[in-house]
Amino acid sequence: MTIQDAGAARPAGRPRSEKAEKAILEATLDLIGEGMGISELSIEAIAARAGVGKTTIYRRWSNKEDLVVDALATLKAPVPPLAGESVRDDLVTLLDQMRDESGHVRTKCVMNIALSESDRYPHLFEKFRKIAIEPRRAAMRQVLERGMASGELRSTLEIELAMAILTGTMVWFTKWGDTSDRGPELAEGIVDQVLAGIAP
Amino acid sequence: MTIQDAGAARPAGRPRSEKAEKAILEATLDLIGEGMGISELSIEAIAARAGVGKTTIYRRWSNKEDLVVDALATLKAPVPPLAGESVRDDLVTLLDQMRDESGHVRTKCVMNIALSESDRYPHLFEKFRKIAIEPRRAAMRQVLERGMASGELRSTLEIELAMAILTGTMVWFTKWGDTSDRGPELAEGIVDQVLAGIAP
DNA sequence: CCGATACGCAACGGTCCCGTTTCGTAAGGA
DNA sequence: TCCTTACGAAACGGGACCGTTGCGTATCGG
Repeated sequence: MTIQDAGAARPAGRPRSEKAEKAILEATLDLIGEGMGISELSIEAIAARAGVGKTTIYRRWSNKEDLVVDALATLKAPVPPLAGESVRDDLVTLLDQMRDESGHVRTKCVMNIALSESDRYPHLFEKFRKIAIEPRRAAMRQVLERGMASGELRSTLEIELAMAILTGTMVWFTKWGDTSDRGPELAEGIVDQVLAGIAP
Repeated sequence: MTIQDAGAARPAGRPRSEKAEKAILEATLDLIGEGMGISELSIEAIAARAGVGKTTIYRRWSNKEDLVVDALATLKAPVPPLAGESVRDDLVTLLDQMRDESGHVRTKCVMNIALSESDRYPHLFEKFRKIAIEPRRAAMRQVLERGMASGELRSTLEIELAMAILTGTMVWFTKWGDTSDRGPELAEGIVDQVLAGIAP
């Protein structure tokens, strides 16, 4: 206090390694992406994968859940740019992005957590929903509302239901669908079918 | 061989306790239904829950996966009786059964396995798909085909896609949907929306 | 240079579960 | 009765992680 107290307010001693921190979060996401459940995730395994001592992890996070939360927080939800001309095309873009990402390791993190551990780690899931789910939901909701205003969609549409149909269907396909029909035309097929309905 | 070899061909010694076997399978399903993942499931915990010695389990199953397979095999997929008059009503019946079951413990077994461990235990998942998924799929497929023949549905309908839409949407709702709209009318809402399409 | 803190590493005692073995007892057939 | 197998319970040595501690070294501010 006598000398200076500039914004940084750096504590004495060697500063924590940002590289180590990054490696830890990276390793955590990698292990989750490889199909490891949260409960099987061990600090020792993370430390080994990150090339880091266990101490370095415990110094930063007091428990596993906090670490996983921070790791998930580094995941962005890259909502694709939407042309904004046709509601149908924008929906296809949104769904196709889901399909496209379903092959990525990081997306598997997301899916594994969301699908399996949502009720066992509610706090974690809540955090995760905010950063990964809500942005996409908001984008889709906006498109649907635009469609209702423009007349491209029924004005009486229940938005929540429509979102569940579109999202649920794509998730179902990426998880259990035949791998052969995973092309970009899958999103088109879903959207067109949902738009038109299956009744004649 | 010298004496008799009747159908039973009972081996010498005390016969295995059917009660113990049942208790083991029951305990296994209970633990899974309580949210325990396959990998966290321990033989010791199963034995304790079933009130049985570990020996009794190891005598019957050489590994955990075999035990879980047998446990899942005891789960029926009770396809509800379908009125068979209206395709729309039959689809509602099928979906509503999914919603109704989603609260049961045994159904949570099913969901937990299917959602989280499908790629980590493919052999197990395959067995499980046969006994729990396929019967429902077959029933729904039959209804859809009937609808296409009767003209209640488009004759050009892609059946796989339609099934994914209906099933995926209901699964999505049971897992993440607002609990307030979980009434029996949810199935009606989904089916009607999918039938009519969301476009005007 | 000095004090403080972080680093990677190795080791600790403790807990949980593994799969096996041993025990005394129970329940069938010959 | 005798033989065989199954039973529940307890104990075994072994392995994986836990969260903590101590070590020698590295990196900051003063």
